[in-house]
Amino acid sequence: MVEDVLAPFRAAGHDHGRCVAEALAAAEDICAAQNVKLTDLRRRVLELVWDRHAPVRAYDLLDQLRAERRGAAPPTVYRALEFLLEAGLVHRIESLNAYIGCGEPAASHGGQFLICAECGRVAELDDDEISHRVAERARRLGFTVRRQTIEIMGLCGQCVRAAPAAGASDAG
Amino acid sequence: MVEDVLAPFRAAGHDHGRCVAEALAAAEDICAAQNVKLTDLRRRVLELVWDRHAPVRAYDLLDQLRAERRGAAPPTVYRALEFLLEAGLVHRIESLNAYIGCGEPAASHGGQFLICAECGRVAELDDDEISHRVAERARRLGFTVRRQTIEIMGLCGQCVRAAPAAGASDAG
DNA sequence: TTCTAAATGTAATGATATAACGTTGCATAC
DNA sequence: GTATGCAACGTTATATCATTACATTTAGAA
Repeated sequence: MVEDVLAPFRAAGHDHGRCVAEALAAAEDICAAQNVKLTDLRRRVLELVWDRHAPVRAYDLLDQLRAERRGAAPPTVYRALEFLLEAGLVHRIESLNAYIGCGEPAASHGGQFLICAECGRVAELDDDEISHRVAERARRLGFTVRRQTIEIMGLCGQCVRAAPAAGASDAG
Repeated sequence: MVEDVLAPFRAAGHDHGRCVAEALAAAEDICAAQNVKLTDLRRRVLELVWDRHAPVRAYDLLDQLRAERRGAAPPTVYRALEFLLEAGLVHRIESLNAYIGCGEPAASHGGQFLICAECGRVAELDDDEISHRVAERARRLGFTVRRQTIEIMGLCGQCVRAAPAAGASDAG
């Protein structure tokens, strides 16, 4: 059975406006619960991050902000991103120097990401078995885990089928 | 029983000169086997990477190269690093924008890294159970894995003991 | 020797991120 | 209401990381 975590890889067909609206509404709740302020600027940056539904670079956000507010500069966007990261509302994809909305902002953090090298879309997993296995392995070595960065680069199902020779070795 | 993968976290006590020499000798063999050229420059960059036995930044390498050859510039070091990455002799630590010598250059690639936030040292795991679990999870979602980036930030045993309140919540 | 391709030199620039300090605006005490 | 303090944001500059583009050198084959 296909799991709903595939949703990011079906992004083309979904009701994206609603998906963004839901993310923003959830963000309001989470910030209220954490007693931190989701200002207009921060909300707008979060919205821009979700608009793409794919990893977005800080300077892309900056270009969009500049079009709508005078004086937007790198700190404008980096400060907003820092806040959103702290609040667990976005993730940073280290291997892309890019940012993406968190699909499970209420849940456990430091998720795992499947990144399609072809279409650029990302699926966020939250596989406890993987994180527990990593944590257990670390613990046995006396290592205290603070943050797990797990980023898997490859091809999503759609892109594999579109270009079967490029990266897959299996029949189908 | 403590496993030898802890070696990186015991770096202060080991025979580092020998460890570097072994890494260089292994690199010679691997390049010969792959029929690629480990030039003086590439060998020297690999040696500089190993000298620190911790993640090293490209511009640190560049500073060291500039001290010993005229005309060293960013492409000098990035080209050497690209070659070494291709040959599987170094890894890039995405979350640090830094590079580290590969502890298992002959073996399977895309290892997992435990990075101590305090002392900066890194242990390279090659836990097949983790990578297989990740691969299996991806496969079930129709995703074809090309490269796994798994970087765990935290505190090594030594640093936890040195500063018990800073990051650990357990008694001891 | 001549040719070729790979490796390296060289200058410039692009891309990502932070430092440092000033200004604004809001909440609270008085 | 107005002083105070602090968080958010504005603004300028700069640090850090990486690539493009083209010239020159070098190693090895023809």
